[in-house]
Amino acid sequence: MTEPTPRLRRSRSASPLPAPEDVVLPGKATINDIARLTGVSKKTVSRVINNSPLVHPETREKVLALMKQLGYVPDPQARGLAFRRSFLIGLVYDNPTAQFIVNMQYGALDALRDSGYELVVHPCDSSKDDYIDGVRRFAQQQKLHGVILIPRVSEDEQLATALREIGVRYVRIASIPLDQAASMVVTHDRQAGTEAANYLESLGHRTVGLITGPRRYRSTVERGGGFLAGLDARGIELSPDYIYEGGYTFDSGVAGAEYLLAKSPRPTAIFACNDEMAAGVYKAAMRRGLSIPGDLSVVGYDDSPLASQLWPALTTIHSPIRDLGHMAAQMLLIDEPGASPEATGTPRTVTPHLVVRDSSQRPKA
Amino acid sequence: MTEPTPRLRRSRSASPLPAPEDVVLPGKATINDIARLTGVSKKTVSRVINNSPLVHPETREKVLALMKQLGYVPDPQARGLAFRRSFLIGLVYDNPTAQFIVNMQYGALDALRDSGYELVVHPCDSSKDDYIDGVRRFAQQQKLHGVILIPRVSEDEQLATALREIGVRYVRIASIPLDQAASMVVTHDRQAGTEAANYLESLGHRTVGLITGPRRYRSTVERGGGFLAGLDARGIELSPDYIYEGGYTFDSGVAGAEYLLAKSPRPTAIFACNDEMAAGVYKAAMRRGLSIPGDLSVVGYDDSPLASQLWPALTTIHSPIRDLGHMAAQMLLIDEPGASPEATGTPRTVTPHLVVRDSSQRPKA
DNA sequence: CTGAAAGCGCTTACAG
DNA sequence: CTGAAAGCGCTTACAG
Repeated sequence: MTEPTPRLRRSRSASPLPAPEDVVLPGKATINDIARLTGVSKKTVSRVINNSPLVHPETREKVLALMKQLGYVPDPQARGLAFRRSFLIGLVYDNPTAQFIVNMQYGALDALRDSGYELVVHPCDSSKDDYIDGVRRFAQQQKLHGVILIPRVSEDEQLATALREIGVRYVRIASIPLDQAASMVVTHDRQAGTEAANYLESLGHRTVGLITGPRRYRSTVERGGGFLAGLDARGIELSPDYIYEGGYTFDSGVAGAEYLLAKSPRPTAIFACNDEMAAGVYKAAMRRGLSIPGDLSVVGYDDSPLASQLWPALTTIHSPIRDLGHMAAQMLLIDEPGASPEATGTPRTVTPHLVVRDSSQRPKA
Repeated sequence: MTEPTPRLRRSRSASPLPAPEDVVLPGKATINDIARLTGVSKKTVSRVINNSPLVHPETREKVLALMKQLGYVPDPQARGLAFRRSFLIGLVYDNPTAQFIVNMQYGALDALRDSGYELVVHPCDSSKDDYIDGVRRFAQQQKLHGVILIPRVSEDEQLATALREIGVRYVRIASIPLDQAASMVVTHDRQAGTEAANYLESLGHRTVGLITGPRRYRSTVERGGGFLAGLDARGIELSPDYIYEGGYTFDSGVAGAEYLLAKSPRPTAIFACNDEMAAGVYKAAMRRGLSIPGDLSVVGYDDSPLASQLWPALTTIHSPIRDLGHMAAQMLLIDEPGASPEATGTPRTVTPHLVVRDSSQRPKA
């Protein structure tokens, strides 16, 4: 037995309790330190950690006070091992634009801040047929607490099924409800598409072109479909050859515009289903010597930074991507002790809206 | 004692060994299953997992075979708890462009693929003075295996010191060597800046403007400094009022170009220290009715997607960001048993290079 | 409302 | 080259 050191360090005797300001622990404190120094069992400390109601208020206070004083934070690995799941949220996506990914990450992190959860990113290639295996292994090995699925992987029913089978929670972000409400964040792309149509019609455009995303994307159906429905409702019929199926890429926007601008009569306005393709429309128009918005109005979709960096600044649909990420992550934390009360009541729906800038005006007479 | 079930499931008897194809384990196999079914101790299995040389080749083979057959993967949480560190790599950054972040993530993930490590993202606000605390808590609580630091947080000596103090490994990506070689990935921005200068001079430009990033960024000093040095070496002296300190943002590019284009004589070329600012130059030039490259040559830096989406396509410096991320993550894994042999020999240096597109030409006579 | 025992799936000494 | 014991920091039954 050595003499007690002047400052108490993990002393073996449980009593008497040291004056709090005398406590110095080497390295990080553990649940054992809290239990010992506070005179309760580690199970009780555990109850406090996990917000169990079965703790006497005074006990709770005492424990919380010491945890705060020592800067104690439970070890997520140890908790994870015992819980048989981790405190990690996975973000799974295929290949959206950089801005989309980053905003989604920021949104998710907004919700995760100070929650004890961290965000693990997992891009994948959904064109490979073993990509589901990859996601499954990722989720299973890391024992993820939950997964956020972004279009287009969010639209893959097989992925959702695989995740359900291994018991991993997920939230899917998509433009229509594909799953039970508790696992969906829905963005009303259709409505936004219609808003674009209404806007162009109200300006007086009668001959318009549409550049969509790939047919297999749900967002294509919604954005494009909403746009067509909007025109239709206002008595404008858009002939199929004024529709071009793009790939959500800049180059496909150029190609689409080149196709549409060669038509006769030439459209006075083009709605591109994302901003990158709209930028492509700019290029094609400029090459042809057409001025925007003088000769051609252009409306995009996303409101990425690109939209305000083009010249003229792009009229576009603002999609609150960061909010989507926030909501999705929040839903994954709902059953947590510390979950914000609003979380449950938060609407799982988001409606993008039109932002008018300088790329659109009335058509020339 | 119950009768042995037809299919062996965690049987209590260690012998005789079951025919491998008869083994069915509920849920995930553990080190105990491997040990029992293979007839060795779990310590030996552990040695195999950790690539210890102290295992008889035959034993190793036998163990590896069973692990493969059962699809056994050691639980990172349990390993982490015992190792006192996790298998997570943190990516810490302040606020670079979306494209930069995403490329960096892809690069890091390229190196982490199938390594058992995962990437946890941690954006932060380095303008707040408690941001270092945040990073420290993040690294400490998650017991990160290592951290990748991106400009501009990579340039913060206090952050590096804090990390060193708590014993967390890091790799800093920066434009000059700020630390010991093992924790640095250096991108030769200075050289690239000089290349831009040489190029413009060789085209015949004599009156040029420079839009830099914020003075406090190391990259500003390097890119801008290299550019000035390059001009100087070719006998062109750039007066200080042809230098504008921007903020790496689109708007500051607009402002910088407006400032420079109002000067007399008007510069025939502008070098902007990133693509976003170069896009701003486009806007300002177009507003003034100046054509690019007819009236003004523009050179950017980064080679982001934006560069090829502008019209005309932007001449710029290509920065291999994804490679930087790859190298940084690789360095963090170097001491791993499974680390690729090249890892150690990989050069920690990267040199960006000029990509000539359509925004630059000889000045008008 | 509280606690003692056993366990999550691994690894570190230590011993041979 | 191999293994039995103890432990990493928590939680789940179970008991009171």
